[in-house]
Amino acid sequence: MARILITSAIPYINGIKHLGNLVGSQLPADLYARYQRSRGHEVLFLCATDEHGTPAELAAAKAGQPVDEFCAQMHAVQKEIAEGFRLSFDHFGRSSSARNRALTQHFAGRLADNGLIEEVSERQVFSIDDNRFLPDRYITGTCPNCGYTQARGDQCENCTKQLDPTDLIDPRSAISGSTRLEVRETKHLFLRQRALRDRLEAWIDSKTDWPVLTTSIAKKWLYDGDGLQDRGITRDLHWGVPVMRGDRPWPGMEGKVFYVWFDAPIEYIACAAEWADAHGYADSAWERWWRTDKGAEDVRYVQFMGKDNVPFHTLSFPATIMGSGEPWKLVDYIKSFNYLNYDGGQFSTSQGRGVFMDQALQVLPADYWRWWLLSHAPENSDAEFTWENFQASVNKDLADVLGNFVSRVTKFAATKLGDTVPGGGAPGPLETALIADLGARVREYEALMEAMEVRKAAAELRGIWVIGNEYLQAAAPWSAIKTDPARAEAIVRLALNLIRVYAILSQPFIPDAAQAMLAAMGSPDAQWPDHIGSALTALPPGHAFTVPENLFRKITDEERADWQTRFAGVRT
RNA sequence: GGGCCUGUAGCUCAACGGUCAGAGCAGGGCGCUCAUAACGCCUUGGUUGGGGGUUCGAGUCCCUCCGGGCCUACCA
Repeated sequence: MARILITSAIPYINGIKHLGNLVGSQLPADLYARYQRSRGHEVLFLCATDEHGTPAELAAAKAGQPVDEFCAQMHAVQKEIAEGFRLSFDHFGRSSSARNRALTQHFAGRLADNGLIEEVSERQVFSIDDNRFLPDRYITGTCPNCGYTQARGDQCENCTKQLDPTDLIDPRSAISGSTRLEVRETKHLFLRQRALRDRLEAWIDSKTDWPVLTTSIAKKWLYDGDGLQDRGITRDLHWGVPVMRGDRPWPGMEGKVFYVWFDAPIEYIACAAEWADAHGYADSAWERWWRTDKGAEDVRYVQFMGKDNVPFHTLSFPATIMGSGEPWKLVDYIKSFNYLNYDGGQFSTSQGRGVFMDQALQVLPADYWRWWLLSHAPENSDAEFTWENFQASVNKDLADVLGNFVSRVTKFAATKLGDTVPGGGAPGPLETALIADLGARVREYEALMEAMEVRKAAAELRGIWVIGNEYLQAAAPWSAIKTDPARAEAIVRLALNLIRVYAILSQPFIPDAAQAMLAAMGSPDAQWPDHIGSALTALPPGHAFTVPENLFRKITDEERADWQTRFAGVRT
């Protein structure tokens, strides 16, 4: 039995995430976690909300709430939605937790002790009316290059020219519109990533099995221009982890907080501690997942994230861990995803474009979305969600291929042979062939799941469902029952067992339907079918089963058209 | 500007440099009647974005052009 630590990129707190966010990290992470658990491995699957930073402060202000209350409320909302999607986190933590505060300060102290922190004085724009320093992109003005009046302080979106906020003509705060801006001196801490560059490079180079998307982004940052840059890890904000050197004050840094991208990855560790706290476990319980000197040397750590998160997970966070000089677990595998687009454009949280997680669940149960999203995961390139494709895939794959299979088997069995597994007949050549075919396919499915080939695994699973229908067609119990009832009983016995096996195999993708199938088969036992032949005799003659409600309903053309219209515009 | 990814059948996607470029859906034909008008079998359909090159052999490697997307370090 292996021990597998799984983390999903932690969603930002400032709103409900859209389906693109979901499929890029939490959902495939859940797929993997569920699969590894069902294979009998010990899994710790962690996620949390990422709560610090300027956008959180602004979102709270907009909602008219203190930022801590806002975050607490949004955390609860995201937690509930995650449960709605059946995301099986062992713990859903908060980057604002006391555990993360202490760990973040601890890491900063260790880095400083090891000479990897540099204090740098910078000049930044301060908005007098907002009473805050403004990140470059929160300053707008007229582009000196093209005259565009809505240019941001980091880059003009119109002519794409890179800008410095002081380049802007008539600069103003993007938050309040105030023009009372001034440049002020401020001191910040920088993580000396340059000093760790060679170690990071060697480490990245050793990861030859990582997805191209992951390593190419990492190498771009390692080699681009002057190479890896030192990174500021503090900000002049009110909401965040206060800058401390371990448990001691940091002279000159009073009133400042750590940069959200410094504390957010540390939450992966802190979340494990939160998990232990929530269950009343000792520190050793979480340390055996994270400290290689305390039992984590045999842990395999896998991270899931969208491509925009890759630099922080391949460079910044590893630099933090390496630089600490302490035996923390480094990630073993990074599965990264491209973006999911929505009907010809991008999903957009800020513009409210696309389908958001709460809306999705109002329209259809989790399994429908899980199946479509995972079977179309943007692994090799950006993918696109359209309602036509969603309707076609869900109706065909779930309702027709799987749902109808369960329906036709259970209804035939119950109607013709009673409400228990029939005992007559014996397996023949068709059954032998099915078992051989299924066995080979399950082994392939296992290999794809192990490799996190999400789309291919979904296709293989679908193929596994299909052979059930092929078998029924060939065996034709509806004919056999007229001439050779014992033969029909043998067919039905196998088909009912097939439903149970399908439930187990399908559970990572569609957990609710899988549960319904197991319940209908009266089978609390969900042992992975290591041996197909014996797995297909798990339900013995005389075992009671029930006919379940249809597992999946079809999406009608009217519904599709309605949803298309409803989600075409901007979220209100 | 630089970097990376991407372009394959009407649609969504596969194909360690090596049979005739495959699969699902959609389309066409046949079969079945247990089932959610579901299922099964057969089948139409591609000058692999254009052009050049390397190679015994290129969807795959190189050059170039065209199109789409992402990143570019102070949003997270």
